[in-house]
Amino acid sequence: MEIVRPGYLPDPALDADAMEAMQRDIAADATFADDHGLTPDAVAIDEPIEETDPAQTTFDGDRPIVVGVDQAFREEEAVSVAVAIRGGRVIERAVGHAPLEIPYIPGLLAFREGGAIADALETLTVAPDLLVLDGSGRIHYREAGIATHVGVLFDVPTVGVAKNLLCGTPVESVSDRYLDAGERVAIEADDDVETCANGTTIGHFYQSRQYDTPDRRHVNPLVVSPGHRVATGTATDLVGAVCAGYKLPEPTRIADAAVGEQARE
DNA sequence: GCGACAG
DNA sequence: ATCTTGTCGC
Repeated sequence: MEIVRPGYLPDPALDADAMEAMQRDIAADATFADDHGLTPDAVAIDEPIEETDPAQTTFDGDRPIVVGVDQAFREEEAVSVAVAIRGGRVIERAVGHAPLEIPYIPGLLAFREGGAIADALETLTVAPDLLVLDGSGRIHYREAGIATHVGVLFDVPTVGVAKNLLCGTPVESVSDRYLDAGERVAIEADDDVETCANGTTIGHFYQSRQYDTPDRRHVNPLVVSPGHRVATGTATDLVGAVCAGYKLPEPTRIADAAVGEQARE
């Protein structure tokens, strides 16, 4: 796929102020409303995907292409793998690389990993209808997490799926209550989110999977937020549709496994 | 100064 | 994210 806004290529050489300034611009260009033709039913993945390698499919040509992206790290480079899925099957896999130039800094993740992601996505030949990124989208200090950054860079619908909350406040404490599979709890902007009014819903805790027994053990919910061209509620609906029994969405699960192998080679 | 902090 | 085998619990 092709980069639509080259000016937003995440350059690790920028100083922190320039990075933050770029994020404000990105947030201003981002659309946190539905601008796509997707429905949960259309993207639904009912069974866990087992084949990590691309397979040829004559069917499903009419179904949306959902791409999962994940990174792994080696000594001095980040490796990114983008896995394209259509109709519950892997149809293409692309790899990207970029030297690791800056450390991980909360809020500036895209400038550490974005180069490798862009490299992988530029190699992808199919046109994705939705990208699922590891990390936050709108749940970010400047509403420009990695999912939003990549979405605006390529002008493609994206959602962010994180395992931990970066910022924002859930409307209900999730740490003490047991959430059933399928439940969600809205996350609102607070003082840490500098670019929008407090109380704005910027994402959800989403319980993609849960243990049957309401015992002492529970699965931690995912943190879902819109990246670009997707509304908050829709982002969670779509993520729910691409989960197939595991905690993580199938696209990220497969990308996770694929990048793991790719990184140690 | 202290605490918080995606991957 | 990453260093890493077995192990506790459903």
